[in-house]
Amino acid sequence: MLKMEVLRGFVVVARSGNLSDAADLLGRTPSAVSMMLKQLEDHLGEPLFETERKNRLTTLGAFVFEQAERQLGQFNQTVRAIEDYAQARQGQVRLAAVPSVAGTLLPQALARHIDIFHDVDIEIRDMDSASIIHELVRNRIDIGIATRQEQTSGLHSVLLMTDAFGILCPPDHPLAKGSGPLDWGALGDFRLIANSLSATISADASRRLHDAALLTAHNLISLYGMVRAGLGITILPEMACRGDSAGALVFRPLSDQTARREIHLLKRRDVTLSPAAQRLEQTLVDAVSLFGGLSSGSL
Amino acid sequence: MLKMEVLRGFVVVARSGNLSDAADLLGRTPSAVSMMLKQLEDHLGEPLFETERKNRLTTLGAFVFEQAERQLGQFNQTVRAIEDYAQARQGQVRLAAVPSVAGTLLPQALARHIDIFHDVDIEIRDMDSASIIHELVRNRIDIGIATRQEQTSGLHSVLLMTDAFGILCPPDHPLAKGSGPLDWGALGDFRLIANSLSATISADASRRLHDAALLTAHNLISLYGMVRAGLGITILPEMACRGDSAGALVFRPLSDQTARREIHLLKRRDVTLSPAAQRLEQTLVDAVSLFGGLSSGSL
DNA sequence: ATAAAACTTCAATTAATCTGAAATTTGGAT
DNA sequence: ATCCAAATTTCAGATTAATTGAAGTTTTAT
Repeated sequence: MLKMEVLRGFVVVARSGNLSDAADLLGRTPSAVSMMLKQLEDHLGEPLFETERKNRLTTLGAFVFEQAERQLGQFNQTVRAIEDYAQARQGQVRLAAVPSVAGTLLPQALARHIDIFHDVDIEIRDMDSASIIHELVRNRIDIGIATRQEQTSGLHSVLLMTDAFGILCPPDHPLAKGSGPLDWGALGDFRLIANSLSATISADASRRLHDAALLTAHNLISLYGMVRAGLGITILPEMACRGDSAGALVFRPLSDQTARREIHLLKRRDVTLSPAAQRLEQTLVDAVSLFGGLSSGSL
Repeated sequence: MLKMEVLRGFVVVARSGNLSDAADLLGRTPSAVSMMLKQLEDHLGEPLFETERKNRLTTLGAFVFEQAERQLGQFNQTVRAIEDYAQARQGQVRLAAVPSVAGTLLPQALARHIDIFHDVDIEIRDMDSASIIHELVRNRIDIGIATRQEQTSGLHSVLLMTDAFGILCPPDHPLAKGSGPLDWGALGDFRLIANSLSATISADASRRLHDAALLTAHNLISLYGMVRAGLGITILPEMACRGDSAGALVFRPLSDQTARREIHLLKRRDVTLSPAAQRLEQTLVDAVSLFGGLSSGSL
């Protein structure tokens, strides 16, 4: 059986033109290299060099050299690809996050990450939690950052952070005047614009407010617009309020600390992530502790 | 250092989905394969399989499998190419012969050869001896079949056959009437059309005839035409007369057996031919003994 | 012709790989 | 949940392959 190592030895000898230099390059004694060459010539049944001094190839030698050199290059390339992939220096990671995280934690976390792993392709999508879980289950993404839903079997989840709900209102709104946390009771008289995040709050007071709501927005941009236009106030996790780039709206936290959105890092339980994805996962978990102190409560 | 054998082992295990079957395929015990796999996983620092049972790959495993499988295919291809070349089952041979041989011995010799070595490309050219030597020296051809010239240093030559000169005349010519060998004296009165082959005859009688010749043809086709048109007779080796496809001309041998053209097989002295060329060389040498009896004298 | 350099050969050593038995783990069946 | 059979791993010894260093041979250059 023709072995790669033998071809490598032959190529080095053919390149250096003599045995002893080649032996140095290979880290072997000339006698070892000589025997390895003999083994190859015996296998092929013909000499590879014209003379005993290894400086001129036969026609067969030239052919083998050409073939072996190309093969070696490809092999080295493959080995490098495998090792780079294993060391997370190369690869692809498909990541999906809910919009609020995609716009806040993610940019900060990735800023440091991409400097270190500049050859790793990271695909980022933002979508709602249900879609993220849907995509994860179908193995279309590697890592999801979302609120855990009911149907989370088969997924592994780690709580990244919790985010307190509060109300968002226009600056000229009565609630914008005061400061400090608000009770549910303080909201009773104002029109509420419901949204898919606020709809998940289980507190009775919230349920009643939602039943009375006349408008529901499923998209943050339109939600901001409606609040800004004075159509009503809305209830959102604090992080989701940062997306209001106009910055004109006022946020006031709710005193009910049970009203918190949990944000989890999700991945399939049965699939080991690629090394590159594992590193990114670690980066994300690490980023939470740096980010957590700012405005969202960590658990 | 990542070795080809290890990748091959991994690929077989990944394909068969369990260790023991893979071990059978590899002709090893399961324990040997297990250790080899462990070595690979240790080298990469990450597991390649999801479970201990080797039936599900990790993301890294899938990547390595893809890379290794492709690499293995290429390696096997390279090995086959090298071995085929060494066993003369593949390759190219560039062959040049003087026209008379190219049209007579060569077709017969190659008929048998190409059936055996059907994957070997053989390029055949016909040219005069001087050009053949010129091309050989420049390493543009591998094997030449030609008359040895003065400047033959650096070439290795083997006498293939000798070819007796004779005269070629039209059927209505006086010399066409008789039969049996002719003396130089019998040619004295007739017009001679000289040619590059006859010009090499060293006999004094021939020299005198050539000095008196009014026409010289350097190409067999035109030579035949001129003889056929009654412009004169010519002197040619017998084999060169077979090219007269019209068949109307008459050949009579010369009694001077020193007037023989020597046809050699020529190759560079300092270059070992490719295995495919070596086989063809042998075929040509062998073919001479079969061919020799017909009309040319063997030495 | 001679000496130095380069390569080969050979036997002993070293390293790598393999084996077979025993222990452990796994996945399924009860 | 517990057990069983099959699969895999581990370990120490055995086998095989590769390497070395010394001595011998060939080649090249002086």
